[in-house]
Amino acid sequence: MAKQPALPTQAEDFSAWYNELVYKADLVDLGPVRGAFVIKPYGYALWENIQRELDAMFKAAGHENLYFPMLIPMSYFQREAQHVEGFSPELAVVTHAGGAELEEPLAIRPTSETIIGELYAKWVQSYRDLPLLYNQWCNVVRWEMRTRPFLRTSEFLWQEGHTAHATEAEARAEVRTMLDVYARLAEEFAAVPVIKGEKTEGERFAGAVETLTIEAMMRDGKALQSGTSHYLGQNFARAFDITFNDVDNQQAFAHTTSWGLSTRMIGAIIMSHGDDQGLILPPKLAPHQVVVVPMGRSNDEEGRTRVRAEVDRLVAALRAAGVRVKVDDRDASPGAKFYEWEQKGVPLRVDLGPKDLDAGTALVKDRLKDEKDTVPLSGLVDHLVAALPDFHARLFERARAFREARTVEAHTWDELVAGVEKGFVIAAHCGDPASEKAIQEATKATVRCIPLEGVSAAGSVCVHTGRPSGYANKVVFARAY
RNA sequence: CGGGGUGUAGCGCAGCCUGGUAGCGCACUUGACUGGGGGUCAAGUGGUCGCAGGUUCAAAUCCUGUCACCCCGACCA
Repeated sequence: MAKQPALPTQAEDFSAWYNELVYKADLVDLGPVRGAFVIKPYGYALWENIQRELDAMFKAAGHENLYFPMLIPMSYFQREAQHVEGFSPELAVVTHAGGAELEEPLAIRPTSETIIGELYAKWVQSYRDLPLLYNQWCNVVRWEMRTRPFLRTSEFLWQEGHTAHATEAEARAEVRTMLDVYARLAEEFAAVPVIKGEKTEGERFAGAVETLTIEAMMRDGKALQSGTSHYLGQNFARAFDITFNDVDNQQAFAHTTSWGLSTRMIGAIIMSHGDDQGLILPPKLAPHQVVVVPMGRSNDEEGRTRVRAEVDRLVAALRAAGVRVKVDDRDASPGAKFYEWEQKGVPLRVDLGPKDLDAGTALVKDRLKDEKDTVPLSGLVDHLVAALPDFHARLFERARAFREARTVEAHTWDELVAGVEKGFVIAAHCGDPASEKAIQEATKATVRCIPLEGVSAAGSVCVHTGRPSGYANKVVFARAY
């Protein structure tokens, strides 16, 4: 096998690096329809692992899964003014079915607030029916102008949680709780450090009163919104008549929330950790945590047999220890396998051949290190089991340090302009949407969020208008995906 | 929706200007040698040149139309 053309480097063209890597690492393939990508097994396995971890956290927080239909009567979108304005441009609509034109066109869900609102109205009569704490795993379709694998696709997979509560305080608490769940998934599983914050008015979800977000920094310094949690107030309750009798037999509108995390998280993982050699996957979500490459010459049947026996023992022990391990026993050259698994971002690789057996050791290659470690066979399983959480910690710290190094606090306009070229800028802002827009036009950067735990803006003036800060904390400016 | 580009083997491309047997690299198949960082040699498989018209003795190539996709912007998880 000859050398493949190298991946473009991140430094020369980050975008090309990403676009080529998702194909080379076998995560996706192009579908026949624009912007609709096939998620291949290696990419889908990542999603399955994300699903498994998130789903467990949802359930631990008291939620149940259910499923709503994908087709939504068009008229439902008209009921909430902000919502229809936000979503109608990107709706895909079914106008024909069963060989005839439909009386009312059906939208393919871009998100399910409307159809769920309609049904929640039916399910809620009394305060005793609340809260409703439901989630669904599904696909949605948004006809975006421009698409990129995982980051923005015509159809994507996600989960959408929809809850209804008797009080505002309870609903707002739910929104925070679920944001924390997303932050945990990002940091403790994906090793992606995130900033938790609130969206400004202009960046809010269509129809929401408050939108909370987790924002991560990609390796080109740009921000990626990786999960959102919305307090919808009583907007959708009013639009869909979700009312109930409270303890005092007074009729009241419910307070609803919605929160979603999509396959975009896979893009966040790729762009937070990947390097010029390819992917680097976080061990807790990686389809294969350890790949074993057996060595041995084809004419050395005895050596191969010994290696195979040792590999079988190793794999059994690792599986018993809960490690996801794959043996690459394909008939290909070892070098080709090394490059492939490195590009696919497998955290740890074990090379094992007759020479190693004679020495009683194995070679362990760590995706974050340049050199291989020689590890005694007797302690190999323990070494690998311990190396995985350590790998996670180093990966997270690497991403955190990268973000810190590219985050500056700006006190002047010039500092803001210079800062967003490299990464995040912390600065005070007056909160005027017109100023936000002007900043975007001048710098291509937007307010990513007002951090929940951030730098106090008390006494600070807006970096753009010089007016007093409109928020308690300084905001995060960045260019975004 | 604006700007740019591309449709030729599974992938990446050349050929088109100047019409005349459809080519190269990788991948794939078979065999031998090889095997600790993208192996070598040899022999092979695979194409209605995006689609529809037109010009011509003859079209991947020229003309007209059309469709699709990709990339860069504005909009969005």
